[in-house]
Amino acid sequence: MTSDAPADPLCTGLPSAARGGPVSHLVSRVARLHRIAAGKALKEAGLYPGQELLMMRLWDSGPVRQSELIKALDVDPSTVTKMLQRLEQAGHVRRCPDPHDRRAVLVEATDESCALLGEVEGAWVSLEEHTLVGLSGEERDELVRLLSKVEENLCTDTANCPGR
Amino acid sequence: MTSDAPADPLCTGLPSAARGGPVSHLVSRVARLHRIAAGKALKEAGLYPGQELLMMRLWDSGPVRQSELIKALDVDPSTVTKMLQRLEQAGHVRRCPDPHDRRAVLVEATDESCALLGEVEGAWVSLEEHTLVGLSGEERDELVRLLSKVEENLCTDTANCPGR
DNA sequence: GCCATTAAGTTGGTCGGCCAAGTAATCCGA
DNA sequence: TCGGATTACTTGGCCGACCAACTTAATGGC
Repeated sequence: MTSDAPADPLCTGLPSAARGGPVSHLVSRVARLHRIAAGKALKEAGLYPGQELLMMRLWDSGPVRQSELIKALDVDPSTVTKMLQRLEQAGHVRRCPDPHDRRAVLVEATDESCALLGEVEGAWVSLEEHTLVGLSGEERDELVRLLSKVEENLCTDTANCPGR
Repeated sequence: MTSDAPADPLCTGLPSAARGGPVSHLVSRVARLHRIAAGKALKEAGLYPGQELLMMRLWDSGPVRQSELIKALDVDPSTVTKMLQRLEQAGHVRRCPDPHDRRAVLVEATDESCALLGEVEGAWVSLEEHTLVGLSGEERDELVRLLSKVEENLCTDTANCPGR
């Protein structure tokens, strides 16, 4: 406290206008922290958070059309395009035109990338564990249940969900 | 996997390498959907998701140093710099040098921006409600409790949390 | 008083992610 | 058969968010 009282600093809790949305606030915050943690866990695999999910799909499926990937990840097509460009340049992914449909592109994980599978899997396990430290089995189940409900709610927004 | 069979498309569930991290998967997904919903809710206020939290702090506190804002939002300084540049250009924010410390910058919400307060507050309330449709009061409390625990876990990562 | 430290912001670059708009190929109905 | 949907991507632009490196200003020990 100095001379002329420099105005109360920002209170450490929620901003008052956010009082009406404590869960929203938590979701943003948790998501950001989680992403940072994911980034650290994936760093040594040479992947950025987000890319691992794309690679996982690829590892599961083998060569697949880009449109399938887009549907599975449920993200914007342009996002996938750009991610793939980077992943290709990094040597994690190979792309070639689909002979049966000249519009389409077939995507495939490279052999080298497959070596990362175990590493990434491990990163996810430890990320998950780190996220859930101190939560009992029931609590974890409950969290999954509640988040799934929330997911469903957010899906039925103004119609922008995958298959549903 | 048969030779020429069109290959099973990506299964609709979790990628197998992500089985070890169901919560992580849900967190990413929920966060993204939530952000999209927030974007829609904030659109007519002329704000992008993320900016509203900064503005809320500003509306709460009055003129404040940028460093306080950084601490309160717990976000990278450069992120705040860029957000403020955009918010300033949009007329939501005013910045001036701190007379007491020539390194520092004082930030303040403009009068026009204050007109948005109610709108943003409402957007948050309806976003929250939309997020939590179908959850009972107890479930909501439980979700907050569990997410708070997760938040704390993710904070104690490799030391990168606000005050704690 | 002076110089090394630390604090406060900024710049530049990278990523995921969105949207809007555009191109190219396939499909489908008249 | 032919021309209007529809599908499949791509490009460009913008935003939040991170990190690394840099400048400028205040501080603290000697």
